[in-house]
Amino acid sequence: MTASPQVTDDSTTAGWATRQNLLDAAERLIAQHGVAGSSLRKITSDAGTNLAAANYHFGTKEGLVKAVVSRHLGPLNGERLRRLAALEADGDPSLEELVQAFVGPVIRYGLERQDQGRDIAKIFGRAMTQPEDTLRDLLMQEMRPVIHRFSAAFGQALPHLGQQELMWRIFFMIGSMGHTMAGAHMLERVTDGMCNLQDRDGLLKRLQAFLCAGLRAPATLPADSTAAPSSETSP
Amino acid sequence: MTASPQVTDDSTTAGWATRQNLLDAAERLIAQHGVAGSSLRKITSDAGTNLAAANYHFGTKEGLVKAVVSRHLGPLNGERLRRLAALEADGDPSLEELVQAFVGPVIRYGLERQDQGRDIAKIFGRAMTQPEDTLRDLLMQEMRPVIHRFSAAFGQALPHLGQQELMWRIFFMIGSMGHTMAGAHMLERVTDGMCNLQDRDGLLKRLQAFLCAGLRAPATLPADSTAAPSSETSP
DNA sequence: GTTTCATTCGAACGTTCGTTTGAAATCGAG
DNA sequence: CTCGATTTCAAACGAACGTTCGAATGAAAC
Repeated sequence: MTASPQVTDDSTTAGWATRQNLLDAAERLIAQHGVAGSSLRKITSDAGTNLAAANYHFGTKEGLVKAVVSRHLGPLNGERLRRLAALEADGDPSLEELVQAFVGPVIRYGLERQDQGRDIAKIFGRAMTQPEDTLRDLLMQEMRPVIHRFSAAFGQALPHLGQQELMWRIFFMIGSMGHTMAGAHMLERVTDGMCNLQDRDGLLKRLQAFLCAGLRAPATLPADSTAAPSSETSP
Repeated sequence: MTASPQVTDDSTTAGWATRQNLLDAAERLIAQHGVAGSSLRKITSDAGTNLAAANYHFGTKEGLVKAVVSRHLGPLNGERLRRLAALEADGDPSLEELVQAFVGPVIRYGLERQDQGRDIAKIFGRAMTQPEDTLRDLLMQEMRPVIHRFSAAFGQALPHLGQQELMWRIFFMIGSMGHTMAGAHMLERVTDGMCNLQDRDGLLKRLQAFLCAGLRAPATLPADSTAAPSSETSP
């Protein structure tokens, strides 16, 4: 094994053109064909380089895939937490504001960077339910503290829900969000273009309305707010 | 190419033990490791046979995968449509009844057949957003008429929504449902077992409450009920 | 007993995969 | 220019993949 950079850092020196090209090509191909369907040969070919460059910069394919996810997931979750902190600094946030702070960044992420954003959003949306451990574990690990912070805020905004019910609702919310990120292009096709994705503001408004109403729904089971984690209360 | 059965039929003669074993093993492995991560060697090994048997009974790997999905998707959608027809025979169905008719079968499918049902539900939940064409196209093709039928029913139960908004809401609903099927085991892990999946009735009730409230949310945009499919109204 | 057909089996095919190697190229510093 | 470290390249490695082939097996049909 020769000496190789293997750094997780980015945007330091300027001579890392191949590294960026590799990340961009990998991101585009993974979004389109998945991790297993994107061979290193196709990735490096699209990036205008060769196999050894991928090994030199990222060690293994798994390293490349992780780098693709990490370079976007960090800033994304950073913006989420920043928005949440700003809301809480101004008093108790409303449910609409919380949903916007959690869902908004990932939708808006696909607005600013045109295709690149849509690609990474698709990768994120799929990663949660993917069978491969690489993406899923990385996503879960980086999302865990964010979900934990937001869960507390959602709990305050939804005092009528017990802990279990709150967790389920957040899970459903993430499901709608992830499915929208991963497969919205399918809706465009199914509806013969009736639902267009370019209007991200409209998409966010629609998703927000759906999620807030769903989250606000009355509790289905009377009381599980004090339920211990281990107890299985079957009413 | 030798003569091979290649039939899509099932449960005809009794000597098809290997065929069933192959389907069962493939289903379990695909649910756990995905299509790309389940090699024919591992599948046939788990099924207690060899590679050639898979080719003999299903032609190719794609044929096997399609057979795994088809043998469950048909009955599942059949029950959905049967429930919907029964509801409409008794008058205008409520939103709760419609959601139950659409979501209930796939949840209940995992209740009756213990692990097998959970496996196929996981496959279905993932197939919608999967990058591989095989599963996605097959699912879309078989789901299209079902979604079309239910969309009309949902439209009658939600007269305050325009066509676009209705489609988006149904899309969000499918997202929550699919995410629940595909990744509910993750929620169990994230919440340290607080949310258990064995209580499928509770799960269905919670999901139903969330979805109905989300679907019933006020329309976000004033009027798009008469919007033509091609017009891109950007307000 | 012989024939016949469907099914199963071991073994091999060619391809593609991720990874590794060692040399050539590039470039800033002395 | 020279030197040494960094980066790129062509070529090959072994492993795993889906697929195919011809023989062996078994049970019914004649």
